[in-house]
Parts: sequence; structure tokens; C-alpha cells
Amino acid sequence: MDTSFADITDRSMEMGANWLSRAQVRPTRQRLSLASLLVGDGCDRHVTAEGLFMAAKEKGESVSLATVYNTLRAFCDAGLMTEITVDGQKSYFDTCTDDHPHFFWEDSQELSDAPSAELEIARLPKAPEGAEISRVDVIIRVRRS
Amino acid sequence: MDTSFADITDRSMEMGANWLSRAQVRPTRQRLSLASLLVGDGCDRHVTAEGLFMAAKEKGESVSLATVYNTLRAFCDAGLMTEITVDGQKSYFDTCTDDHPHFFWEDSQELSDAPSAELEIARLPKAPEGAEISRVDVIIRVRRS
DNA sequence: TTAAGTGCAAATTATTTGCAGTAAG
DNA sequence: CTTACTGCAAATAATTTGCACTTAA
Repeated sequence: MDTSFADITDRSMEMGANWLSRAQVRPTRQRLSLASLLVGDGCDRHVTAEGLFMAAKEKGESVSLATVYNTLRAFCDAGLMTEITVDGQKSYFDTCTDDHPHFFWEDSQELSDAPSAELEIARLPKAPEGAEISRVDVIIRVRRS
Repeated sequence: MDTSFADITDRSMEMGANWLSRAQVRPTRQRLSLASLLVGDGCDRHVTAEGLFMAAKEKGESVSLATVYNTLRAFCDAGLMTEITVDGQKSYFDTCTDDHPHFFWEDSQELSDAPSAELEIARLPKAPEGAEISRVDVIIRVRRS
């Protein structure tokens, strides 16, 4: 599981605060908690709303589930995160906003980064006339063998 | 809109019936209706449950929404269709079961085929050890320009 | 002080399920 | 006949929203 989140420390709170201020997102208490869980140790994360909510609860942070949803949405709007849709059930939110491929583990329903450097798209269908490509999502579905 | 479905004719019903029997799916009245709307003219289609349900209603076929859901699921289980997840909101079902790329129209939320021949993936990240790749989904998000 | 953020609980949306009735093999 | 399919309505699951309250700027 991507159950591991950054610990809440002065350092992680500071990193969270920087992250928020870079995008001019108002640093409320709950946003600081969530931000520090997400980026407090500099690692990229792929989380679901529910997962982040539970992590916050475990670390003793008080945030409501609705706020977690609203906050993740706000982080995406601010360009701090990207939403990734994979299985139609839940949304995943990625702290890394670069366009990069993902592994989706069908057994555990987890999402993780695939090395961008190892993906090479030699040719891509051109957008139909009157349209432009806004993003290309590549999801590599894997299963335990 | 992918609102156009095949008309219900003897010919389309027959094609639908063949399609079902190829996969050994029991040809009930509602399955035949839906099958002939979907593949009755030999075209590939990308539908949502709701969309197919409305199309059936418009053509005077009587099917319940729950049955449309169950039927699409049954068609997927039988290998006749594939489910494609794109936006987390609704599921799309594709009558073409080959692994091929899609265009997703962000404005209208429609899904269409992208020419497979124009996609060339020169290198793909290898599956992490202990895992094997089951499928690679490529969604090219486009928007009206 | 004031617009923006938060927490509930209630509302929505997409989809599934239970169960009694209906039809295919 | 017998098992699978269908329809409806009720159940779920993920997410959003309305509204009174709190807080950052």
C-alpha cells in the first residue's frame, strides 16, 4: 500500500507551507496538515481521498472527509497535483504534475509511477482537425505473476 | 455525439445474434436489441450505459437501465466488449476489443478511436519484477481548438 | 472585517443487488 | 422443467453541496 505518508514534523510542515505558497493557496490548518503528509518528505505520492483521509486520522490530524475532497480538488486547480483516472471507481491524485506514465496494479488497485525515461512514443496519432492534444495518459496495467 | 446507433432491422438483428452466439451468450430479447444497436451495422461503438439505454428507448426497444448495465457487464465478461475508464465519472464500453488508443474529447466527454497504425511505442517501461503487463491504455485527451 | 475555508449531513451520480416474475434451452 | 435473465426498487460507493460556523489576510 501507498500507506506511507510523511510524518508531521516542523520540517514537513515547512515544506508543505512552501508548496502551498508557491501556488498561492491559502495555508489553513487542514491544508497544511494534508500538504505536509503529501510532500513533507519530498517524495511523490499517489493518493485517493479516502486514503489521505485515513492517513490524516492516523497521524492525529483533524480533517473531515469532505474537506479532504475539497482540498485535493483545490490542489489540482492550483496546479499542485493532477487527477488520474484509472478504474472508474475512485480518483487518484498525483503530487507529480509532469506528464508521465503509470503502473496500475490490478490486484491491489494501487497506482505508482513508471519510469518516464523508459517510455518512448515514436509516433502519436495527430489530433483530428479542429482539435488539439491536451495530454496523453499512459496507464500500464500490471498484475502479480 | 455518438448518438447514432444501428437501426433495428432483420439484418442488424441477425448480426447481433451472430455476435452473441460467437461468444455463447444467451440471446434474450433485450440482449438481441442491444446487440443489434451496437454491432448491427458493423461499426465500432463507444457507449455509456445511459447512452445505450436512451438509444434503446428511442428506437422503441423495451429494456430497463439495470439490464443495460448487467448486459454490458455480461458482454465484457464474454469478451465481446471492453470497458474503458477515462474520466472517473462514467464507464465507456467499446465494441472493439483490440488494444488500441482512444481520443477523449474533453469538451463533450466523448470517446472515439484513434488510429492504431499511427501510434508507435518504441520503448515501454518493463513491468516491475514479480509483475507482468496485462494491458497498456493510451488515452489522448483532445479539446476543441 | 470579510471573503474564503471547514464540517457536518443531506444530496447527487453511477452502478450494483435482492428478489419475485419471465423466458430460453 | 430448470436455470439464467429481467425489472423494478432499494442499496452502495464515490463525490459534491448547502449552510451555519470559523479563520486567514
